[in-house]
Amino acid sequence: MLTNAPRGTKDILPSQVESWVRLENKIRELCEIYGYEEIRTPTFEHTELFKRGIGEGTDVVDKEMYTFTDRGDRSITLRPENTASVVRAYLQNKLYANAGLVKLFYIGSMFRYDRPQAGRLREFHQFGVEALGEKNPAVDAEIILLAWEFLKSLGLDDLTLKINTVGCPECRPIFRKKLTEYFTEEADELCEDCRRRLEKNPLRILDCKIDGLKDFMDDAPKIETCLCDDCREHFNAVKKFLTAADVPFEVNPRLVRGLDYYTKTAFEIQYAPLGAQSAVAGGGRYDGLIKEIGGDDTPAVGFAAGLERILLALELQKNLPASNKKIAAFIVSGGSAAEVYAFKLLTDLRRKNFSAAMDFGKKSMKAQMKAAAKSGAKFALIVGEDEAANSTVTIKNLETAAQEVVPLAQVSEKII
RNA sequence: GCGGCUCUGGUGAAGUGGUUAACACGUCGGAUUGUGGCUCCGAUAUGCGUGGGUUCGAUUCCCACGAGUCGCCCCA
Repeated sequence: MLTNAPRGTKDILPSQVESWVRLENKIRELCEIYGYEEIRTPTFEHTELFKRGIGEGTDVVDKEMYTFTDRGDRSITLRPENTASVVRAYLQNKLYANAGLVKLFYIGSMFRYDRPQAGRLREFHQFGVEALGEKNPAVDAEIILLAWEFLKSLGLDDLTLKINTVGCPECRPIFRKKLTEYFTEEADELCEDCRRRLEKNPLRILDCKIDGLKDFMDDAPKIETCLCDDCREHFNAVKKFLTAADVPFEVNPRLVRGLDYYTKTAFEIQYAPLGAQSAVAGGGRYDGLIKEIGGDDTPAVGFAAGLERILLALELQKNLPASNKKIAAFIVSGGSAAEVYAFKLLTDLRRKNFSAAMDFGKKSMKAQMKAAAKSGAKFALIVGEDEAANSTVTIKNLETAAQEVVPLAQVSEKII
């Protein structure tokens, strides 16, 4: 179908662009306050970058990437997320030089071959933030805070912030092993998906909507009992900072992340009314990623937020501002003799920075007046053969219906 | 990738196995000579997601595909 955009993609129409721009402005404003600088990375990267970064075995890499071979026989992938690219750019451009902590943000489209649903598109837009080069838990808190304040400042209520720690390469394997052992014994009770997860990612079983309610879940191993001292202290510190900043959070020991690179802090902000796709922002610490991609061992934290979902949430909350675009003047011309005169007036006004419009359809004056009223213009500038002959303009105030004839030169003063 | 539901004009929608597919909004035009928002009048789908099939005949029945939507999965 030539007249259908590919599945899972959407046009952002003029009537919607205002909301997008407002979102983007808010992002830039907030990032400036928090000291994050914008970075723009390519829309596609070498496939290997995502395989390494996100991790083979994850759904994103295994079944959701738009991967193709280019004409030079390179395997290329449309970015399914932007953290790996940012890290790559950080290393390639040596952004770490002369800088302790590098704080970056991005806005852009990401691509995932998923089954489309409300709030889940194949091309979607994310705003994300990355702080590279610091292991202090205060940075985790700063990142979470930025995400939280961002959503709050848009006017979203009913947000819930869930945090957890997923450990580090030292302690996570211990936890993982305990989980595998525990759930292997309960394998008969597990749902189909979870039996699969048992091998692949036993942490996910904790998150299961079906098995999560079953009795044996209460006695499942808890991450707290496995954490190493470093991870425990780190998590406690994050909580302390969040409390100090008055951010209400909920510790959810079952919260896990789907990408391999996460360590220690993991968080998610949900807007429940969105239904199945309720996660509006998510992120955490990824201390292992930079080394994985070939840099020095460098700690980092970040998050990403889904812009379509945020817009959906704002819509549900009826928090999208009504458009109030108004033009200053609408020119109504009568008779072909006046058309050139009208066109010149239109041009003069625009050169003086007035937003002016006229109807080029050669309609009746009545129709043009209708169009003027509908345009929301405050003034209709009526120019017919009389006005053209005398170099005047009839100005009609469309709100009061008052009307006067003024010399052409005075028009711009009269319509301010 | 799996399962359910849906698909009629610009929009919201009603409707039927059989010559003109309601209604409303919108849009366009008109209600005498150069003037809007109210009112009134008129026009506006040869077409019912696409392609097949059943039938004398299908928008109405069946199948496939497509798109949307909800849930699962995944995630932002």
